[in-house]
Formats: sequence, C-alpha cells, structure tokens
Amino acid sequence: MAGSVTAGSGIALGEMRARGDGTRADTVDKAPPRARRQDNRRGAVMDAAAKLFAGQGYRATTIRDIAGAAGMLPGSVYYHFESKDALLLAVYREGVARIIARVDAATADAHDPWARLEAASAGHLHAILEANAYAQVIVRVVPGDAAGVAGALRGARDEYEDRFRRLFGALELAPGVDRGRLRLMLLGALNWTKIWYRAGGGDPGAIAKEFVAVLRAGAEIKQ
Amino acid sequence: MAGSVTAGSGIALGEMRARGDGTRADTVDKAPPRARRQDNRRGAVMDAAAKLFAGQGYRATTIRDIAGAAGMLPGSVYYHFESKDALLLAVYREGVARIIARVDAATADAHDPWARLEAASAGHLHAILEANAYAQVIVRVVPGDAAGVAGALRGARDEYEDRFRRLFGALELAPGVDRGRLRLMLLGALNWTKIWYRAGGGDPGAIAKEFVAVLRAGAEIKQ
DNA sequence: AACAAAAACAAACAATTGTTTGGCTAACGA
DNA sequence: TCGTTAGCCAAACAATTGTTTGTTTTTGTT
Repeated sequence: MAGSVTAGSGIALGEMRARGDGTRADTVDKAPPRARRQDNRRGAVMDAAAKLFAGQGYRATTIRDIAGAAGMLPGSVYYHFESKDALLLAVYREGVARIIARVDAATADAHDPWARLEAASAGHLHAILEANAYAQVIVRVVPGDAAGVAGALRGARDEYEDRFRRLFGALELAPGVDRGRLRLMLLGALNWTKIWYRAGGGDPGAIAKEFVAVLRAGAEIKQ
Repeated sequence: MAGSVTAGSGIALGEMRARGDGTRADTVDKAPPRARRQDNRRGAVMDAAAKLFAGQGYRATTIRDIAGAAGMLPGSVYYHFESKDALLLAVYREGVARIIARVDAATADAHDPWARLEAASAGHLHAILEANAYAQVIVRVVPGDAAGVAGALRGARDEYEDRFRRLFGALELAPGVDRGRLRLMLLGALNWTKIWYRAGGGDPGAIAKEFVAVLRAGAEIKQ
C-alpha cells in the first residue's frame, strides 16, 4: 500500500521534457500521443527521494543519493524532473495527497465530531510516524528549505490543514476557547512527535487518542 | 540583553587553537596565561551564526554567510571555531543556557505548580518566537543535521527539557493521565508555533497561557 | 525488420562548499 | 620601547554540489 507511485499519478512541475508538447491542433493526422512505457521509473525516483528527504532532510540529500537509491545515474534524474526543487514539490504533493486520503478514510465512518477528530489525528500520526515516507516529508521539510517552490509547498500544506480546520469547525466548544488556537495546538503536539517518537515506543493511535482526550476535557462545552 | 556573547562565556568545543594549552603542571615559572584581547570577535561570529541558523537552518547557512555577517573573511571563522559543527554546538549550548536562564527567572516568583508551568511556557515561547536567536536555534536545528555533534546537541536539549520534567512532576493530575505524554504534548504545541506564528500576530505570553489553560482543564485532578 | 520515441548512460561543467596555510598588523605585557 | 602573539587577512585547496550535454540502449508501433 505504501508502495511506489503509479506511473502517471499527479501532474508534476517538471513534467517530461522529452514530451515536448508540440501537439498543435492543426497538425492533424500526426502520430497519436504515444502511451507511456511500462517500466517508467519515475515512481522509483520519487520513492527514493521521499525516503531520503524524510530521513535526512532536503538539503542533506543529494541528487546522487537519490539516483543511487533508485538505481540510476545522477543525470538520469533530470529526465524525470526539471530540478531538485521540482522533485521535492512532486514528492511533497504526493505526500499531501496520501495523508489526505488516509485521514479522509479514517474519518469516513465516524459521525460524532470528537470521534472524527480522534480518528483523523490517529490517521495523521500513523502516516507521519510509520506508514508513509511521503507524509513524513511534510513534517520534516519546511517550505523555506526550497526557495524556488516555497509558495507551492505552503499551498499544498494549507490544502491539507483545511481538513482539520473543518473538523474543528464542527466541535462544540466552551465559550472563550479559540478554535484556531486549539487546532494549532493539536497539530503542533502531533507533528512534534517525530522528534521524540521512537518506533515501538507505544502505538501512534494511542498517543493521538490521549492528546484529543486532553483537548476535549479541556475545551469541550460543559453541560 | 539579547546582545552579543561575552568574550569568555562558555567552554566551546573548538576552543582557541592558538592557545595550544600546553600548560603542564611541571613547567613552572612560565608566562601566565595571557589575558584575552578586547577586540575579540568570537561573540560576533556566534551572534551572526545564531541569526542565520535560526533563520535558514544549519545546512543552508554557509561559513561565508556567517563570516560576511560578522564582518570578516571565511577563513577567520576558523580561528575561533574548529569546524562548522563545533560552531553550531557552541551556539546551541548558548541557546540552551539562555532559555534556561529565562525560564528559571520566569518561574522564580511563582509557587503554585500550574502557575509555574504557565510562567515557564510563556518564557519559553517568548524566547523562541521573539527575544533570542540563540533559543530559536534549538527548535530550528534538529540534532541529526550535524552528524558530528548530534549526541552533544541532544544532551544539551535534554538538559533543558529536564526543567519541564520537573515542572510537570509537581502537578497534581487526574489518575490515568501520563505525565510524560502531557509534557511532550505541551512542548510540541509550543515549539510548533514557530511554523505558524508571525510577529505581531498575538502575544506569545497569551498563547502560552491558552495552551496551559486547556491542558489544566483537561488533565488537572478534579476535586 | 525498421523506425522513432522513451529512458537511461557517460562524462563532464561551473559554482559552491568546508577548510587550510602562511603572512600581516595592531594590541598588550615587559 | 620592544618583542610576542592574538586576531584577522589573503588566497588558495580539494571535495561536493546541482545541472547539462551528447550518445547509447531499450521499447513499442508500424
């Protein structure tokens, strides 16, 4: 499930330079856009990059590291991606897509707002701690690390955080409790786990449950 | 107060190579250790490094950046520090020393455990958000960024976190609440503010107060 | 079988990196 | 006033960085 990216997933910034895209409407009767080859290793490059970015950070990871892990030469990476920044953006967006999918799936069969938040938090933690190198990139790489695509990275992250904005919007909170602050408090606590969490040291789901429980007991409206 | 480091403060790893330190006990009657000159700019190097490390991260900051900001040439930095890693360690330790001083001062005149925690949190946030570039390095730089001194960095950070360990030890919590988890939850929420906080967007002290209030309402023992 | 596109190789490029070396200069103790 | 040396400059070093270029191999289509 956490396997390689499917060959055509997502529209990356540095899309296929060989494609040229000179397909004009008036040049009829030309060869139809050739189907992609099956052994396209774009996914392998992204997988390797995701693992390395998540593990050592963006700047500490070199194109040679990535190429080596993907089993190709440094220059070959540039057939698939326009630049290192563009590769990061593609990985980052894939990470956002994956964690969104996971959180959406987790919240699907819960209706109580607090239960939904708990499920989402558990899914979030599981993704960034264990399951998914792509998701880990989101919390490891700070947008400022890649000046060229910083804005795009922030945009992608915001798209994800909107999920939590909506979840918090459904909560019934005691008067005087700031919804936005509460959200940032939880997300901060969750994301910081990557600093101290060590594999095998307690279930991510249990940690998320504990955090949400404290939040709920502290901010829910009493009746 | 947030000014430059005093010339002799702290024992850095890359201490004065020119010093030689060949002062053996049996070589009596030798010249006494010469006093430092007044125009030593070691502090200026650390100040510049702290600002840059805090702003762009460790790996994105070059020795040339630091030297330029300190008004000297790249090679001159190596008169004061053995390596870039050693410079980071010195800055990091200074950051720990400063934030410890601030938190200790903040908690000095409070006796109620929850009030002490609130004061400490406010001091912590103020340090990492506004006051002190050195303190910001602690939350910006992850120990793994500098492989050579990673252990030392973790040690320094642990020394600081002990302060909070002690503060949480004094709290009276509802049964079933994990003290350690609660600490990590608060520190995570506090440290993550550096991601979303923008200067002028609310008082750090108020944010800390809110976080602790939620924590207290959620985890304090009911009586 | 023949052709063209896709995907990779092989080898370099220029720029930047952390670091070293030797020499100059001004401050300080004598 | 004189010698020492702390503090910095000037200039380079070797290694690594992201990236480019031309060529070769592989693959799918006709």
